[in-house]
Amino acid sequence: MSDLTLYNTRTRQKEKFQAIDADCVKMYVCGPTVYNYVHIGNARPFVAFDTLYRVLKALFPKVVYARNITDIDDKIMKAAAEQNVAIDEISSKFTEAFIEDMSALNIEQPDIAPRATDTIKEMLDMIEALIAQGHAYVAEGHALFDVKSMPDYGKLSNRALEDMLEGARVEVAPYKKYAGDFVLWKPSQENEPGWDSPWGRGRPGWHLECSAMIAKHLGKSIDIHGGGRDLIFPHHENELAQSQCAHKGEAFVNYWLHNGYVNIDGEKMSKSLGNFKTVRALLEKYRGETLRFTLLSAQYRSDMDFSAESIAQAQASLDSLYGTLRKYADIDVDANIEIGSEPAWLALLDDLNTPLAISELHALAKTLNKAEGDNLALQKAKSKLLRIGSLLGLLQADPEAWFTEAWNARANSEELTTENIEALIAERQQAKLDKNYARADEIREQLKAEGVVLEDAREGTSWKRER
RNA sequence: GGCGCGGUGGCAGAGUGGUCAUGCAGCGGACUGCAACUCCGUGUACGCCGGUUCGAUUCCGACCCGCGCCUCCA
Repeated sequence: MSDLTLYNTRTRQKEKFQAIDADCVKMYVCGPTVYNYVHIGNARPFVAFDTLYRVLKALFPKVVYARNITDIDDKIMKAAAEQNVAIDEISSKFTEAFIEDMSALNIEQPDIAPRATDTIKEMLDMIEALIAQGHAYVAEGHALFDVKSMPDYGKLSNRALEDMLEGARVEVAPYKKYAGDFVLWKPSQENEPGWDSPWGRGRPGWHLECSAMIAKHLGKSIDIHGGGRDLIFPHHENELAQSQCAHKGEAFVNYWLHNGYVNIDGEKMSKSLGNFKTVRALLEKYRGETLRFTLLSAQYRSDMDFSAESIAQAQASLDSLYGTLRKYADIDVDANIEIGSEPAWLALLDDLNTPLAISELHALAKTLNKAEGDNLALQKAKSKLLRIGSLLGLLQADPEAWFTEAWNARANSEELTTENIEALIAERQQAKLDKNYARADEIREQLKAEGVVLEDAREGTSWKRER
């Protein structure tokens, strides 16, 4: 089996992946802050790293994947205040929605999904350790990380401290010893959520929870840490600083992985542009698997454009692949098929080259379509197609259902039930036998107008819904 | 100002020092009662200018253009 290669932000190059412990690989990905529905840009890292999780599980006997839920944060507090509801109400509502959205995108549950509010004690312990070792200080109810106490600070994001401060857009709080210092703990007002601490009642700073959760659930050193590119600085830089300093310099993360942005119709998603696309809204119009395919159609590190056009292309590709699987529905599958030398597998091992892997899915489908009669070849190609598909989180649905199930609200709301469609198809079949082609064509046209396309074959007529 | 990313055919998107990406769309053909599916064929694509080279989209240098981060962010 070949080697997995990953682009490491820390070293700014592709590296061969070597696990700290080949018996148990540890991976952490920054999860959502649950104050709103996740948008398609949030979903990209979850899809990309879910794919990596699947590949890792194919390579190693055990993989522990943790993805947190940030359920205490000023954005949640703001949303709660605006809607005049309890903070828990916001965080539990959107946590639930998040889990549903992830499931719709065929994203597997991580092994651990820790919540920030369950990790407060570990955070406090970490702050105490940092203070004890001279890496943090207390000022006006805040605990702050002293970035000048860490010589390597800025190395992950490749920045010099002074350069960062020059472009700073935020005013420096007066209690900071140095402008670059960041908050570990901040005081809460009476009406704000808070926990008691040696420095007064307060709540954690943004970066601390990830450090504490990793230490608690995965250990001091982990193999892989992933997230969006925008997290490199300050979030991951600060996480790294906290963890490494709290653990006396022990290496924190070996491979830092970051995905590129999702743009909408060529523009960055932003609320002011009004082009914010939540997964939830997209799911009303498109299937989760189609959205997942769209996200995987570009390599995870590059920026990508998300548009009606790119979704339509994904849909067309999936229809083509499922069409092949439908055609060969009765061919047996060997679940243990060897794929070690398959181009698609090698593509995935090369820093998750999903677009290349997808092109190989098409090649396998073509092999299937051309292998007519050769049962062994059919079985092998289909098994490989499904196996590679499963690594990508694609093609695992029932092919017949893919085409016929009324998967969106529009199809559901119509009279066009599967029974009605099939009754019309039966009527058309009889019309054809009677050589009443006028009636047969009329039925075809009528169904087409309703978004149902018929495909005649020697074995009978199959059909699909187009919307 | 600092750091970084990218410009590939109509669109999306891989890749490579010299014969092929792939998908969608288009065109021609086979198949089909019609159609769809599928198959076969089909495109002077690599931002611009130099350099290295027998040969550059690929390596080197300059330039142009677009984008991101610099303490809210996937």
